[in-house]
Amino acid sequence: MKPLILIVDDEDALLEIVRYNLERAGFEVTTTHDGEEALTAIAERVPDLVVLDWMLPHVSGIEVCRQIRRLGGTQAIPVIMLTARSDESDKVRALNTGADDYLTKPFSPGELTARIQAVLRRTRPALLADAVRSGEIEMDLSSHRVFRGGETISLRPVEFRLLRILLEHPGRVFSREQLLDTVWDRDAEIEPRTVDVHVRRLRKALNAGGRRELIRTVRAAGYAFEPEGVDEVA
Amino acid sequence: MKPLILIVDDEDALLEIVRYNLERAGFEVTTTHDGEEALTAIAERVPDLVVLDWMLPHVSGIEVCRQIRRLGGTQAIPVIMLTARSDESDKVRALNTGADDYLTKPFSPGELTARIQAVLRRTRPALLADAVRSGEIEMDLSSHRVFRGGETISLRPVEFRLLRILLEHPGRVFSREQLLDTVWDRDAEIEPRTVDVHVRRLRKALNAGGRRELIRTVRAAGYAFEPEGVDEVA
DNA sequence: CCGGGGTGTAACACAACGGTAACACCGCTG
DNA sequence: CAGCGGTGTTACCGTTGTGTTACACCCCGG
Repeated sequence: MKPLILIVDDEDALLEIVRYNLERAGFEVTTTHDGEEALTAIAERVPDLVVLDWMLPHVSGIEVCRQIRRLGGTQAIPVIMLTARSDESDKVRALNTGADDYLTKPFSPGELTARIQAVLRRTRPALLADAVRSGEIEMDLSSHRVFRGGETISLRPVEFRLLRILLEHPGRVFSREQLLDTVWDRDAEIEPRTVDVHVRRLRKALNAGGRRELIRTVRAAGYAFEPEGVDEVA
Repeated sequence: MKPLILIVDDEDALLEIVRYNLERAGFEVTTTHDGEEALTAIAERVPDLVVLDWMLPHVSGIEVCRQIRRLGGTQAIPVIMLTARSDESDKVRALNTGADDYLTKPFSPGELTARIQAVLRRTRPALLADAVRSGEIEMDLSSHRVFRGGETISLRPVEFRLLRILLEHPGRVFSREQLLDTVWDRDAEIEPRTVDVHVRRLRKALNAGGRRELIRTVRAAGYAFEPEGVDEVA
């Protein structure tokens, strides 16, 4: 389950850039344009972290932050504030209000991602301890590293995502279409046979040095990850 | 224990097509024509997933989605939205409202089925617990494996589908024509005798090692699966 | 006990499917 | 702008699966 981040800002452009980057970094993202919407959104589904613009229409960021701290069940939500200027007094006020961190505009999307991860690591380490493991394969999602029995395996981005899907459901057979849907962008129109090619590349990387095959081909059905290795001989 | 799907759309034609396909895919289906009916239906019996048209009379799809998310006991129901155009902003809004996936009209029934399964797999894996069992035979549909008394049986695609049909209705006799209709593509023109050949191949695989026959031949009628084995002597 | 529809079986041709390598392209970076 | 790594597509090939057919066999009724 991806951590859910709520971004509150009145600039659509900023929202979209940030959304794009956070989703790429493995977060789920909701956005609202002002403080009221934000509180409604929080009431509907409590996010794991809130990014709040300081200057908001109707209700100020600070006020929203206070509300969050006051409501039941939401006091513990980490908040990161976005301020327009690097004024020291703003920083102090932000942190006094209960914000966990702050960032001055303009900032790079990567910077925000980094701060979010830092805050979450401090407050909810479990959320980021993103590792998938099955059999002798271990994937560390945050550092994007893959190990087979301790040894590092280097994978390209597509192979990484592909392995992740397979690994998350050991034994389950995925059709090429399912894989295209989950590993690739929806509405990306890719040839089903392309999946084969990536499976091959993934296998090549995983089995380097003549190790046991871990990906089972199911004729006319698809591919599956087998933690214990694929039966070779009949 | 079929998963219950609620479809909300004002077009009867669409409802019927979708219903037909979903029922064939093993779902139970309820339909309503507008948002109010939908909420009533949900109150009466909570479905496992809702498919919502974006444009509905009286209450919009988005609003229905919000209501669902607000009510007690229904927040977790996955929702798939149907939108008329492939407008990016609609997609964003749909997902923001709490939809789990979306589909742009027109779509093929198979596409919807696939998305429903994908969403359920993600949110309620247990619902799709794909296993068919009868007597000493067990088929795990998700991993595409077949066991007889614990031992793995390897089957080819056609044999797999054939066994599945027989297994799902133990004791029932299927004519060659029925089997051709269900196991093969609808408009595939196959010789009825071909069924015999596949039954033989299936038997051979199932009975490897001199085990009891499980498929009964009914003269002038067809074949049936017998969980307890076929009586050899009269 | 003979005959005929119905089924079991093996053999064969070919169609389908997946593995693989080669290539073109694209976006980056130096 | 050349080089490079990553990605998607395609074509080829071997393997495996599938449909058809021919023939043997069996059961059952005349």
